[in-house]
Amino acid sequence: MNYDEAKNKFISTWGSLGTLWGINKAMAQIHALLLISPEPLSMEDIMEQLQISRGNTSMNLRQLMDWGIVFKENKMGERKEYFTSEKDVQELARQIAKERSRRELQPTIKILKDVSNIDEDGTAKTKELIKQTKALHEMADTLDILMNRVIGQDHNWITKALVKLIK
Amino acid sequence: MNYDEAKNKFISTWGSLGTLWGINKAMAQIHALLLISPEPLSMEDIMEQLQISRGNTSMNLRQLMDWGIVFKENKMGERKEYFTSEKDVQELARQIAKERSRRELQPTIKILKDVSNIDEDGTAKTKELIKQTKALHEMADTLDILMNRVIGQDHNWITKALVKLIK
DNA sequence: TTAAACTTTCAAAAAATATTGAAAGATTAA
DNA sequence: TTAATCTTTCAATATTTTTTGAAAGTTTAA
Repeated sequence: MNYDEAKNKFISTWGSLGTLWGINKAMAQIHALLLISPEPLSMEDIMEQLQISRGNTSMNLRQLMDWGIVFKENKMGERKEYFTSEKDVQELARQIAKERSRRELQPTIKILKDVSNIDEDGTAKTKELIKQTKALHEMADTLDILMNRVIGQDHNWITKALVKLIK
Repeated sequence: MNYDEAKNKFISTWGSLGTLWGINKAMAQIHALLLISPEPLSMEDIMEQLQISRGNTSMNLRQLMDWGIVFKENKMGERKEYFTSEKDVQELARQIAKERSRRELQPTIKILKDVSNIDEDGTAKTKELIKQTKALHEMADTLDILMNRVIGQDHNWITKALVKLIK
């Protein structure tokens, strides 16, 4: 496998993985491209390399910046904007975990809490609803605490977490 | 909030969450319905409660069974098939983690390994590609080991894992 | 000012994904 | 065997999501 093949394979794999994380293909591919690019890229560069439109590029770059994993960079004497990705993969993972907790986990926990707090009326169906949503609530809560602890850890958290769990 | 409101809220929340996990809305809703139903449900029951077609119900039930989180059940003297969900939420989480590792994580790890093994040719772009895909490979590998350890643990793994990490 | 260089917005079009429903396929009972 | 009951399949349709591209917006230089 040569450089171009490897690059394309990586970008397209990352692109299809994205879909499974609630991130669309173009967004994930832009991210992949920036991640392996030694230099910041301009919008034109990205459009050309991925063969996508200006509008698409603009919107997805914005989203990546909202996620906190892509940054604008200005080159001296140039009007054009350049973009880079967070290059430290552990920092990347932490940022993603943080955003997912905020966007998905926490809202879900709130709803589970509300639903599990309805009045017990003695029927089997109500009992079951309360029981199951309580169990889910408890698990989601634990997971969120766990994720946030992990986010607060230092740089090599993932290896450290692994060591702890194996012991 | 009364029973019906709570039930609908839970089913629709679970349904939209599903999308973010690579599971479609109908599939996630069927699962939610079965999870809070004290009795096994027939295909007719599910179609009626969720207002979806027979074909849709049939296909999504099959997928849920492929994921190992919904089971067929036969009532004595009845021809019709009934369905139940895995009711233990921790077992549910373990099953989902196991399947996601198998379907997504492991194939990705393989590709990252291939891509990071291309020949070093001294250029900056090749260096960066190798460096970043190696880092991702290492992280994905650690995560997979971590997930599989967790899967192998007993019933109350999540709380235990949390305790370990907090210490 | 104005013009040039660049970015964002958003309605329309395209592409991808999910859903339907009727026909074909199974399974069981008689 | 046939008929009844139930499930699966899949081409057609509907819905949702993504992408485009041109117009509007912004910023800077002169």
